[in-house]
Amino acid sequence: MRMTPQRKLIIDILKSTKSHPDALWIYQNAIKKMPRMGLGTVYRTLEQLEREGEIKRIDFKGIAHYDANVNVHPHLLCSKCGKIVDISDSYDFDLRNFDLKGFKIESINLDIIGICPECQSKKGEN
Amino acid sequence: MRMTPQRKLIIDILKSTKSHPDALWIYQNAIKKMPRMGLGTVYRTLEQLEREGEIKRIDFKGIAHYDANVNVHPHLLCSKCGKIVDISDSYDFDLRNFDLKGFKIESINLDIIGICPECQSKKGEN
DNA sequence: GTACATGCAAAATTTTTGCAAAACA
DNA sequence: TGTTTTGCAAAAATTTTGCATGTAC
Repeated sequence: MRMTPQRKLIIDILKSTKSHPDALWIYQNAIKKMPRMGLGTVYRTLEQLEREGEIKRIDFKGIAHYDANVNVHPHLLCSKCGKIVDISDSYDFDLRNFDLKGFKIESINLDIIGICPECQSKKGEN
Repeated sequence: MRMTPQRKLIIDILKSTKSHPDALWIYQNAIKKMPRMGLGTVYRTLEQLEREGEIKRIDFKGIAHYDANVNVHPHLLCSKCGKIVDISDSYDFDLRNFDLKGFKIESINLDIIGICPECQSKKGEN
């Protein structure tokens, strides 16, 4: 995989945010600097980066979000607004306690799902 | 929410399998017993059951899977074929170690992602 | 009768793909 | 030149929604 300007921009955008963005958000930010970039390029690049272990994918509410921090670390996810927040930068989850049934492990997602403070105060809107 | 025949059937199907099926699989099995059931009903019912805490949703590879076991328990997920396998029926994940940032916790997903033994032996196909 | 749930089809959303043109080695 | 990547548009896949009809209390 070549390091193209498109790929570099996508990595930069992901590394510069802690918001765990989805492909559309990355695309919308990317075209501010490269107006002709296509959404397909964003999807293809994110998929490649994930396969290479450069970034981590978080599936939530039917949308793929991406994280430049590939350490194992737990996330808080809001089931109302879909927001994803880091709890810490790393967490030691000891796989030796488990029977991994022959799986070759690639990554671990620790997702703690709940309602964020903002959505708790907006109760009337539901 | 009323306990309709459709809802009962969907719960029965989900409780009778350990395969963590998606909406389409549940629908295809449901119409064997209720041929006129609509896919929309399956989606609506699964969403309601999840909101009520009766079942658990697992987002993986862009598809929503469902689990009748609502205990916190880790899953093995195959990044090639999408298969989801239980490691154990329950696991004590102690939230007291974390700063939950005001989130009201609803559920926890422990997802261990890797390549299953079957897909490891099918290397040529990629 | 009223309120809620369903079936069906259409629409919306997210993601993938085909292909010609462009960029790079 | 040959290979890889991009942009663009179309298509695919999954999920949601509107609405008329049906069902239950």
